[in-house]
Amino acid sequence: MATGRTHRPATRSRGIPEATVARLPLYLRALTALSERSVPTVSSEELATAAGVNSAKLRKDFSYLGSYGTRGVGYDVEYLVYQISRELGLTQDWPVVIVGIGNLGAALANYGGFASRGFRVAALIDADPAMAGKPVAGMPVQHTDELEKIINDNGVSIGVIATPAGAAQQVCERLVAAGVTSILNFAPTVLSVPEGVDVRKVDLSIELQILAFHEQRKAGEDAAAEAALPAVARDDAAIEAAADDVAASRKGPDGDVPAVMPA
Amino acid sequence: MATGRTHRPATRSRGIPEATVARLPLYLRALTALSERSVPTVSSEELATAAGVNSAKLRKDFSYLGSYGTRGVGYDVEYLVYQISRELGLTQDWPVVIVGIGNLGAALANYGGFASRGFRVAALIDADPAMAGKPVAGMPVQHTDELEKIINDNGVSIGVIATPAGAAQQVCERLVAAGVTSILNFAPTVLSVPEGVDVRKVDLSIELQILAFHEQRKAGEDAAAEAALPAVARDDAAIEAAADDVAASRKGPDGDVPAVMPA
DNA sequence: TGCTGTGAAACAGTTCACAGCG
DNA sequence: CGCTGTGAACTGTTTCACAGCA
Repeated sequence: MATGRTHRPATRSRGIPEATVARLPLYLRALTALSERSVPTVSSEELATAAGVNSAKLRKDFSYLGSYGTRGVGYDVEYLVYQISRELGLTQDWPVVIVGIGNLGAALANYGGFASRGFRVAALIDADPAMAGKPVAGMPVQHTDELEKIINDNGVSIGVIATPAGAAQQVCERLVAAGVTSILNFAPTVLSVPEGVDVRKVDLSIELQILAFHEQRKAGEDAAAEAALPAVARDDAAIEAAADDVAASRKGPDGDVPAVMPA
Repeated sequence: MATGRTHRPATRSRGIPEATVARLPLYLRALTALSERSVPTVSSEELATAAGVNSAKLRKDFSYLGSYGTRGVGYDVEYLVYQISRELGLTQDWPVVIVGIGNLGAALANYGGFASRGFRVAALIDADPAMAGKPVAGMPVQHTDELEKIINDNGVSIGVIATPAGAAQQVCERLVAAGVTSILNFAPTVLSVPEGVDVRKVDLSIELQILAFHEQRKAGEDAAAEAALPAVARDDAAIEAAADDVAASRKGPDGDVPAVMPA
């Protein structure tokens, strides 16, 4: 996912699978909603539906945390909220800095969900001197020169990069050098970081491309179904059967690139 | 990931694994950069480094697309760009609508990478009548009332939801009813969609929580390493050996919750 | 009885390691 | 010789199905 070690190294630490960790926030959100409606207990089935997963997966996930349910009844909402929060480290306060206060950075700064769960925006940082001092989300933007000082003074260990792609790696290095060990990267670049630093990336354009892939496939299937075209390149049966031929014939360093589309 | 079917159903279509699809955009970006620098060929090793993956994985990924490389040489950059673009469906034009033109929606509208690869913002839609007509990213915001008409007139099949959480499900339903079959959801909600509609979600708060989890763990490890505590729960050997005991002892609806950290 | 917790099976994804081609 | 392409081993994840507890 990222350049360095995104997932924990060999160590495997304590045995909560990464896939489970990625779902805990989902459960937490659903539980928080239930908690606000003062629902006392919830079954794996109900909670799973609310979180958009299936109940077996949810139960398995929870089993990694311990046995927090009651057979024949379900889970105590408040108790689970606490346990998951603790597991995720949300019972403590995480100061974060946002670097790059353009459209996106401003959007992030204004994002409410940020503050809600243990995260606190410690500073907004931008390289543009004209931005310095300007208030965004009720907070003055600070200049990049202050970066190291800010990180240190606030004990920041999580940084959010919302700069243009060109600046991201450099900002990343300064963050890491200053002591940041977790980075959320919104810039469309692969960041390279030293061992021990976690990077997660959020990339709009990648998400769209994945959707386009599936969308194209749907269109292909529809066409095949409706028009009953003969041997479209996406046709399953044809591909399966001719896999080797395709592999062989598809070769060629340039010349024989199919006109535009496999027609 | 989403409520409905995020991954394709049983069909499995043609055999490109989902994990591979998710990496194709990464390769494409790296290749595009090489292409701009007029690099003619690239080895799996080089390209893998640029994309932030390992070379075996990259070769395996490409093997699903066909045999596009030359042994002893590497891959032809232009040719691969074309093949991956085609595979992702980026050789065609994808009109998208963005619904919810707040901070985030505006950021997305202004995001350049959007337009670059086959995606075209067909319309910006917002429920606030005061927004209607206001230009954002050189484009007038249109009112939600127009949603169905816009989708239809432009043949939009991909929608981006950047509304507040409360409005997301409703917007989603209108999009789907109007013919949208792929949705990129930025609202912190689980969307439920009918069979056949793909949803991908981007959720800042979830990403931060995952980082916090790892961050917390690091802090725990540091403490363990520095203080050289005896039988830390993080010790691999101990875990492996006592896995069952741990599972058993972890029980208890409240009382014996370990103090603060696995110490 | 109704639910959780969990082994065991099935599946998906990654890594290894090397055969084979240019 | 250097690199791709890929079976085979492995690791991680999901699903199944049911034993066992409240």
